[in-house]
Amino acid sequence: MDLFVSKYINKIDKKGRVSLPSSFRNVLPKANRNEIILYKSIKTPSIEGCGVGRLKEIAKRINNLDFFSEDYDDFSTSIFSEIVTTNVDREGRFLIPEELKLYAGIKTEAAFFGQGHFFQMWEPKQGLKNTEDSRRRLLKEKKSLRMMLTQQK
Amino acid sequence: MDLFVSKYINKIDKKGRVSLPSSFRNVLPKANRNEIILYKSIKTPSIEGCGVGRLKEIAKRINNLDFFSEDYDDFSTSIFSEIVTTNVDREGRFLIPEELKLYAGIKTEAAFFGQGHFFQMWEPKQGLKNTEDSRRRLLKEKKSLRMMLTQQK
DNA sequence: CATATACCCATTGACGCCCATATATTCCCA
DNA sequence: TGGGAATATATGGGCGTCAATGGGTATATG
Repeated sequence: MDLFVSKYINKIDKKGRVSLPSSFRNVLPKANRNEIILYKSIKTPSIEGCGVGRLKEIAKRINNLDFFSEDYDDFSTSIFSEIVTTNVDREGRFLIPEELKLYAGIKTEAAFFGQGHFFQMWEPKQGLKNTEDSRRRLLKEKKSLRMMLTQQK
Repeated sequence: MDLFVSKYINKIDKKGRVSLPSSFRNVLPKANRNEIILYKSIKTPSIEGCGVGRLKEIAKRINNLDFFSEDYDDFSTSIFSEIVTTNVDREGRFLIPEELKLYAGIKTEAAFFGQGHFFQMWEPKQGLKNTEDSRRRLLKEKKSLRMMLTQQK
């Protein structure tokens, strides 16, 4: 499986370390399995993460913008300067930068939510509530959810 | 990771030295890891920097502008004639030329902002404000920033 | 000779590596 | 198929190394 799926709640130890769920580690390319990138989610008070390969994709896209436009600077600044890279140690743990922890309200535990090609980290209570809210919103539009799930390609 | 990412705020000591963030040093080619180039940003009161290899890329970008346009001359002059090369010492520190420091209003601290293939140095307060402004402009077009981050290849 | 700059050494705190353990999971065999 | 061994995962903690910073001194360069 090369997708981030399922959810996990892991503890943050005294040193600030937290285990990246084992199944998430296996999604990272074997070459860069000890490095992940993190950034603030745009829409929610959560942290998003993924492997470095994805960052290179993003870099390529930004590089294709007009170098002298304002958009270029805005994207470049908002993305590259807000992204942090973090090393995963031999036991599969990493440090969450203080600023990101504050942004997500994470203190002693972090909830990991698989999102396919990336994952999110939430303060557990807020994260679970967000899941419920998401589901509730989807069910209100049952028809479109049905289509989404049953449609053949 | 071969991109300049994340942001750091480092001190400038009595001798005018400042540490190039360790992760930035690692982006420089091993061959010329002790040399960087700096120039005034065209659009903002900041200093831009990168490894020497990047110069060719900049030249290409400028070359793609209409040769007879006023922009061509302006960019060409503003960038090439203003470029300075600086040596990084064994501890990873370098001197910011006085003229560039003045241009960016940098005094006792410098904020480093990763921009992918290059980086920017700002007076910390101004730099952080710039980041906020950038992000605010982009959030007005939430869709485009989201696409940039989540789109699959 | 005077000023600027590079090299060397030192200090501090943060982080990565190593070792250890408890629990959970898988695997294997009788 | 049940039980136990082997393995993996999440977690805890000691300690060495490295990054950021400070300062002395040699050296270059005009």
